[in-house]
Amino acid sequence: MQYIKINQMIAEQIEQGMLEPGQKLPSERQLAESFDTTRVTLREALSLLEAEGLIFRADRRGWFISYPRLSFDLKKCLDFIPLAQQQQRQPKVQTLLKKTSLANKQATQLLGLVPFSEVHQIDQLRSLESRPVSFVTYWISKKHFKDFLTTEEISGVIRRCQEEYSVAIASLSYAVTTSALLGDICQLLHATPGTPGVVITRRYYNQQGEVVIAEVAHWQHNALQIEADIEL
Amino acid sequence: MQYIKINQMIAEQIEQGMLEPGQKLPSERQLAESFDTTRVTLREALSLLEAEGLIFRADRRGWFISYPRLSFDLKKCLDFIPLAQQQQRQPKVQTLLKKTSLANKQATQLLGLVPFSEVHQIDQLRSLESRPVSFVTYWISKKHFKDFLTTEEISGVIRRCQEEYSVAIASLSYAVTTSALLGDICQLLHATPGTPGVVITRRYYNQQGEVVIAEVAHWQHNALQIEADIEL
DNA sequence: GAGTGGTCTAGACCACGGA
DNA sequence: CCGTGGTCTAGACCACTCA
Repeated sequence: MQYIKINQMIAEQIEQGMLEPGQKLPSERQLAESFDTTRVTLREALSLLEAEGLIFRADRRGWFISYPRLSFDLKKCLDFIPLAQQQQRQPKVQTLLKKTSLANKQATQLLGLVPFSEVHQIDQLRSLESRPVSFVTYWISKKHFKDFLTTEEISGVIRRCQEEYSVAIASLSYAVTTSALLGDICQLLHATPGTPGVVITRRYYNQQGEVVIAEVAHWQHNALQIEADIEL
Repeated sequence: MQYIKINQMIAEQIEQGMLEPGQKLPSERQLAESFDTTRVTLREALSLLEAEGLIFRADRRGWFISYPRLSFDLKKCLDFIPLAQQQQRQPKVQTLLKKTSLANKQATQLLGLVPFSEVHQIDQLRSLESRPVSFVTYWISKKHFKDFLTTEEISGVIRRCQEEYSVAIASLSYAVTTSALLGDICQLLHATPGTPGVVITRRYYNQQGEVVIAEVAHWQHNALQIEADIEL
């Protein structure tokens, strides 16, 4: 169980604050030599640290000390930027796609649409301290939000929906599940295929109980912590 | 990217229902030969399937096709057994420890106790279809629940707290985070060190706003899906 | 262009599970 | 007791990052 020992030795160093968040670890070959083992075994120790959330990996760039997790409160209906700023983080959002088209199967199902409805789709990549942490797709009902894509949503998709269209969000429903990051999303997040991920699906209801927006977000698992206060 | 191809080939078989949940995969050596590769590469493909949640591993027993995820509703305050039964699952709960003692640091913090308070502690292992999926520790305020440990809690810890002591739970607060399964918990869950896990911390408040019970549950990540409906 | 991480090979030994 | 999964070794090649 050499890799567990190595894991613990590195973990101690991190927990005692010997290493700064965002700092790069030495190269795998160097570490392997330090611990007198092979790269394969060393990488096992690193994968363990990654699963624990203590370090993260940027594809082909190396291993880095993790930042604190972003606290994600299910009861607050905030866009990414204000959410992160409240926690003294440095967020960045990059819009990768904006289009209006016939709803695909997933959008139809999430929004509860009749066949051949049109929807707006917005894809965004979100970063914290320059690390891409989450990829999100919004599906926005065209019926409730006409001409949505003609403006830039500097202030956040959800805020715009509520302010410009005065659609009040009355309730939310969530599905949270774990996954592996793969394919395109994985690449955008600078992750290696198979990196642990968390998928948060969120539906926004208006006061008539219709789903007006749906959102599917893929997160690097160690970038967030979910919280909720529930009144019974 | 051989391991991704192998991953996809096996994933297809599973998704098309060629393989039953709970069924054991052939041995690693056999699979490696089938796909004309080495065990190391094959295991990478299997780890990917595990991260996706399609298969799980029972330590030293082999790899198995996953069961559906248990749906865990944050708004419902159910014990494990009724929760699982509602979803036509076969739950089992095994109590591993019951004791009353001075609260340790974690318990003191979770319950918001004054120093040197006494608490009841109950550790349980929960299984679905004979697979251990979750390990939970309850911290129960002795102030609110005297002599709690003298009876067996066949009907579930939370139910007993509410029924026998007529303490109404007014609200809950959750913290959900990802982790790696390690050490004792890992062993109890028949998992391999580093298997992805989910940690759900839940605090139960009475109508005076005091925390009366706290619970920390470690789950096999692919055994559950979290859901919540939130009114704003 | 040097060095890195991602991927892969072809073995090996051991402790454990299950028959 | 056999076969299995868990762990480890000592290499290799390639594509990519970064200086």
